[in-house]
Amino acid sequence: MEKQTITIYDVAREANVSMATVSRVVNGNPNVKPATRKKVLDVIDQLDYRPNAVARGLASKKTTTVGVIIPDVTNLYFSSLARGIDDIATMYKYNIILANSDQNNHKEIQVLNTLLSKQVDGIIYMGNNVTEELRNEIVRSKTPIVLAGTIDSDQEVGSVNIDYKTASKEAVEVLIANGHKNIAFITGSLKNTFASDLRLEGYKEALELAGIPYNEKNIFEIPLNYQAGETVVERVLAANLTAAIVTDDEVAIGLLNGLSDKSVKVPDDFELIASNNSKLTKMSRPVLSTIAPPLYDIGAVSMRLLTKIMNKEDINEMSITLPYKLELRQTTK
Amino acid sequence: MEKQTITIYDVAREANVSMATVSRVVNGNPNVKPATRKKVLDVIDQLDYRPNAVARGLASKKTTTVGVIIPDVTNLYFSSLARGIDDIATMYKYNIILANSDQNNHKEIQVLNTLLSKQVDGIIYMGNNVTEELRNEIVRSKTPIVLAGTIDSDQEVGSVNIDYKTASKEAVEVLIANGHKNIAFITGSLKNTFASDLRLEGYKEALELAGIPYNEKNIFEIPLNYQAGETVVERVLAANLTAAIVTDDEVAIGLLNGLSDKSVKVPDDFELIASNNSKLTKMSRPVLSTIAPPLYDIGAVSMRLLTKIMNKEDINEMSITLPYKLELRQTTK
DNA sequence: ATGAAAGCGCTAACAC
DNA sequence: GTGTTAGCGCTTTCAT
Repeated sequence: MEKQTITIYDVAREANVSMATVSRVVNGNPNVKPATRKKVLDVIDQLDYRPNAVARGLASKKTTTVGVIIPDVTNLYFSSLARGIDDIATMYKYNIILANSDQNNHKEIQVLNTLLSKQVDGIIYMGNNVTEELRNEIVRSKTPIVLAGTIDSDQEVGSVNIDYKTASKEAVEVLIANGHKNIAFITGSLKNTFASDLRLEGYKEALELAGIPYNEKNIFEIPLNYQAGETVVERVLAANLTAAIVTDDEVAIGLLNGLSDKSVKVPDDFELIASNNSKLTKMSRPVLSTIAPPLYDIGAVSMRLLTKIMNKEDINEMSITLPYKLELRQTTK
Repeated sequence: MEKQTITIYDVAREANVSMATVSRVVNGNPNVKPATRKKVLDVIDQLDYRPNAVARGLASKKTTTVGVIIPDVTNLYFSSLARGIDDIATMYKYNIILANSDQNNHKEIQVLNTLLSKQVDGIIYMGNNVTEELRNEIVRSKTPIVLAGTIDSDQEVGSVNIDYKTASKEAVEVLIANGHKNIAFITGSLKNTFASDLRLEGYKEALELAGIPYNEKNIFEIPLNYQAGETVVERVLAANLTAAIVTDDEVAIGLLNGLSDKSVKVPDDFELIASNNSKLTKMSRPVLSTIAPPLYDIGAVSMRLLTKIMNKEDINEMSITLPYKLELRQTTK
């Protein structure tokens, strides 16, 4: 015996109405007499009818699902955004197709294409940078998109961020105010890392304002993982640096632990500031000082913005900048 | 000008073949003459045709998407599984609809229903326990499901786990061997926490084998988050306990940090073992000893199992038990 | 307030 | 090897 799917047609027959009427009650269309509505609802209940979203999607050209491109779910920065995205999506009756991209341009294109073929109503992209090719594909598809925690020069597409440059500048200023002149800037590859150029600008600006010469040797481009943070310690120490601003939380914890392994006292002998305020930053000893972007909100606001675009609502500003905080905890004096 | 979607029909017309032929080449059906295949492929390229997966789903009754119910993407234990799931899903050309459930039974049912209405080909469930209601819904839907890192009494449904009981027992035995008699068992609510009963059994068994009387006061049911771990320290210390096995990594780090805040030396004065080996466990000082389930693999194998079920392949064993390790690092002697 | 009918873009017999 | 045709389950005019 095969699974016998019951359709809107079955409901219509049992309730002695037309498919159209059933469709109306299922979709909450007010143009139905309360009595018939009840009758239909009863039959739906009795038959245990469940609307087929695929058929609906084909007929209406709306799937109520959005695609989410994420570098890696396992990265707390991105998963925090993803949580905000999903919550708001759920609130607006959307589902999320999540796809890991590993920041790999090829995978991104591929993922984008399968999302488009699945007829997602919109896309939220998280990643470091939108390549030319990706942008073209997106534009051509005419599918609404918003970049969550991702900077793009194109002001036409939606995006939600904080002011990375100023945040970075302020963080460095704290370090300078605490007496440091030799401050490391630790990031992933400057070419491919999310907002690293803006952050670097902020770093430079702070130095300049303080009259401290910029030294390229103080910039460390390393892989963005915990291990790399632990490892870079030696180079940082060898360069006689006494403070650091770190663009990634895992790296920051790695650095912190590496420092303590070498008996360097934080914050007495070395100060550092992380950049994302993922929950990791609260799990170290000493507790990490950090720039604190509203992670969940960046995701939530992104999704909200996307719903507006999908609804063709008027939008004042496509590039939203959310406020951040500077959480000075125990890795700064 | 509206977005003019290009359909299989357009391609057929331009290539002077029938829709069926286009469908064949799109689906890699071998019954097409190479020459016509090329012709069709050229037209597809030229027209930039993209198959509509929704239409295909309606016609074929397969959506090549699976639903993934996750308590919280932001939890590294689950997101690690999710990563394994997505990778294998991608490998088998499936996409993932991810939905956060917050372990909330009501949300779970709701999520399950929307997944079913979206006609997912299968479901992967992560969570603490499958409630009666949830199980009924699942069974009724006849949609293939597998439980990833989730125990269920029902041996009919697919599931992938490690032997939590034995793992727990072995971990406790290590603690006992190191001279401890007063060992805390720290978990979430015993009623609702994933495998906590099995783990507790293992704990009891180890004590019994060592002739150590079981004391209910040594069981701590606390919320599963970092903060709760930090907080429980006081109670643990007050109870004169000298070691702990902790079912959650965040809690374990919290405990460890709380201990160090009270100047309790780990592992000299206190030993502890975490249970999940999420990447958190490597980020503490001292580095956490832990039971090490193959997180990624649990996800990957779950998805692989699901593909088999969806394909109606023969399956020897629905309940898969994967091997684990015991990683004794720095929080044990 | 309700119904009839066309069609969304594709797959899957079946025929040739 | 290729074409014809009938749906898949629903939404959406357009009538009434």
